[in-house]
Amino acid sequence: MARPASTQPTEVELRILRKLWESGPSTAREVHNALNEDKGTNYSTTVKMLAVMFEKGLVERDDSAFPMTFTAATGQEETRRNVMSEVIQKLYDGSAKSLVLQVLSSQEATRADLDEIRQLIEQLDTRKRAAKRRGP
Amino acid sequence: MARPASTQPTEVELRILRKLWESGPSTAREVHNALNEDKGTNYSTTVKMLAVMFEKGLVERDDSAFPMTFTAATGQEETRRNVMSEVIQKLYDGSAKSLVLQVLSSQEATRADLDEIRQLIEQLDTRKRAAKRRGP
DNA sequence: ACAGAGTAGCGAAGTAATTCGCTTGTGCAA
DNA sequence: TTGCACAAGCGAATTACTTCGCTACTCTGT
Repeated sequence: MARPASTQPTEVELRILRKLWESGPSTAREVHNALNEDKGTNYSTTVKMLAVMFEKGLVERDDSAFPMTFTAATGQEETRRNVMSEVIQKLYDGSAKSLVLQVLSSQEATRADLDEIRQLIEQLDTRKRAAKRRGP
Repeated sequence: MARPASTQPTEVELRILRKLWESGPSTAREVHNALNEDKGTNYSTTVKMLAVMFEKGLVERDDSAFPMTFTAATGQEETRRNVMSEVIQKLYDGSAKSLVLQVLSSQEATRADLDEIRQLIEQLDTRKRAAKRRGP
């Protein structure tokens, strides 16, 4: 009778990861300061969080340095892919297309944004066409 | 010393909502059967979940019927928008564009999918152009 | 070498989410 | 109308997540 551990980083974990992605190796204090701009948590809390995340394998630790420094164990790209792939399953029945269509129509996007996206689509499309010609 | 309640539907809640979106008003038994194809939870659990969700306002209840039926309180569209807007904030620094670009390049999309997306972009683009002409 | 300031670790508390056993209620069929 | 099968509700147990108080440790400057 319980709750299964989440497969994705939690709320606070994600905030910490963001700081680490942005700044690279950081001390607990640095992470804490970054967090504390939003929330008003205690330094102990940050340290504990980092410890927990270390046990989970979410961050790496260099304790040869003093104060020791932490790094994200998985890159931002990979984490984004993981999270998105779960969201797509859970919320869009596995259809990335549905998600993209919905986000595009409900979120603000500038002309420039749309252009960029259009360009990417061209690229993907061309690549697909080429693949098709090479082999069925 | 605590954890704030999540603003978004949780794992199990989402599964239940999906069933309700798909089938409309359903009895606890129906919801349970749908859930049980994936997980092997007890009927009591489903009933409890529905009760909790009812208190949270996530589902509505018609108890004039017997057995009583449940409906999702918020539509699928709205829920998707909410969740996505949070994901975009937490994971993509508020940039819907980044998200779309990433999903398009990392998830499978068929030519047809890309076409559909391209069309939507044309539409949005045209609309924006028109708006611009009407007034700065 | 010592004091002061900041670092690291531990254990416990408190809330949320998920699960179920057990009790009570309801409707139908014999 | 009595009993059976299923519906609904309650409270408690269990795990995950987040938070912190307190203790012990490490540097640095005097």
